[in-house]
Amino acid sequence: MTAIDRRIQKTKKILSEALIALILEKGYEKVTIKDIIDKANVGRSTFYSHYESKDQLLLAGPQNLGVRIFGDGGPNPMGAGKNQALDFLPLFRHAAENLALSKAMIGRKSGEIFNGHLQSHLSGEIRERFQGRFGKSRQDKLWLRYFSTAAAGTVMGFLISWLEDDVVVPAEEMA
Amino acid sequence: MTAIDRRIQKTKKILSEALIALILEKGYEKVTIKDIIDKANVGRSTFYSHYESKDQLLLAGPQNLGVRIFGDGGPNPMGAGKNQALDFLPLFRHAAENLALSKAMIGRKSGEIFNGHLQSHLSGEIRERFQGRFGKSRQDKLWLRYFSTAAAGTVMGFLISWLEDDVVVPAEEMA
DNA sequence: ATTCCTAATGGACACCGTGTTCGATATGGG
DNA sequence: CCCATATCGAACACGGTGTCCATTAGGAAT
Repeated sequence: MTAIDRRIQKTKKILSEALIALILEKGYEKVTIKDIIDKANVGRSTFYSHYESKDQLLLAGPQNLGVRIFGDGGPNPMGAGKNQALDFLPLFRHAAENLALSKAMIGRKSGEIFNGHLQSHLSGEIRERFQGRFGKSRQDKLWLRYFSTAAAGTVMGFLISWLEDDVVVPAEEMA
Repeated sequence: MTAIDRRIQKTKKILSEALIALILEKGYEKVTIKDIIDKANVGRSTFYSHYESKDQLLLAGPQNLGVRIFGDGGPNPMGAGKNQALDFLPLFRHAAENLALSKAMIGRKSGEIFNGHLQSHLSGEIRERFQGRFGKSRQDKLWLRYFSTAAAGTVMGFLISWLEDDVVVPAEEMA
């Protein structure tokens, strides 16, 4: 039952950490692969033997970056169980706790990669919760899609402008 | 009185057109400066003597691309006058009319440059209309900001998912 | 402990896109 | 017509990406 080679685990971990550190330094956009492998003290070819790109490293999961920031698989990704009203408190709370990283990742200036990822994740999450309220017809399914991605857009909008300064209590934000 | 040199007008125009054509071919992201100048049949240095980058060409205005798609300065950027209820019909209608271009420009796969531009434009527009409904206090101004960017996010969300397929009548969409 | 397997190394390389420079050439404006 | 300047085009430096390969280091299995 040979577990996964420790060398692999080690370098993957160190690469992730290097990426996080670099994101905090200069923002995701400006991080280059050379930066990553330099900071991680890892050979170039080593990087490419694990990941194909910067983005893949970012979104590689689970347990990796993107996911680690706003839990995809945590016990409750965002509040309550399915088919419940949505509770975004955890999301905002989590963002507040990792303010620096969040600000570096989300918003206009940084890459759309993560924005897109978060958005589609939110959208899916929302769609799931609201399935019950829409019918089964082709039309209804369409509207469900529209509704969920629009709602995700709303949340993203709040999140972004809320991160740009950092003031009001997250609890209120959700109202 | 000396009008602007016709040579300049000519090359700027041809560059814009080349960019549009290329966006339709491969999407904004993948368009390279070489592509542009090749299609426009223009020297490399000529390009750089007018614009610093692809983005600048895209957003250069008024009269240029980004603006031309969803009018910034048109007679009514989106419905009615100030302090009126928002009417997004023109936006969706316009998007429908230039379906191909819109799809190439907006959404996850294409660059955030234009998305960001549209979003902040929408946000500003919305903020303007709703100023009256918020107080003057620091708090209220903050909420106005949150609200407007979230609302813009909503519209963007609708627009994006609506563009991905292309079915329902835009008029309904706005309800 | 020895052997086998595979990860990691690191340097060289080709490739591509960007942005700059400069002398030669054309083209429009006065 | 003449001058100013826009255009050309080719060369260049720069930086990031992704690949390759021979060599070395380090786990895993027996």
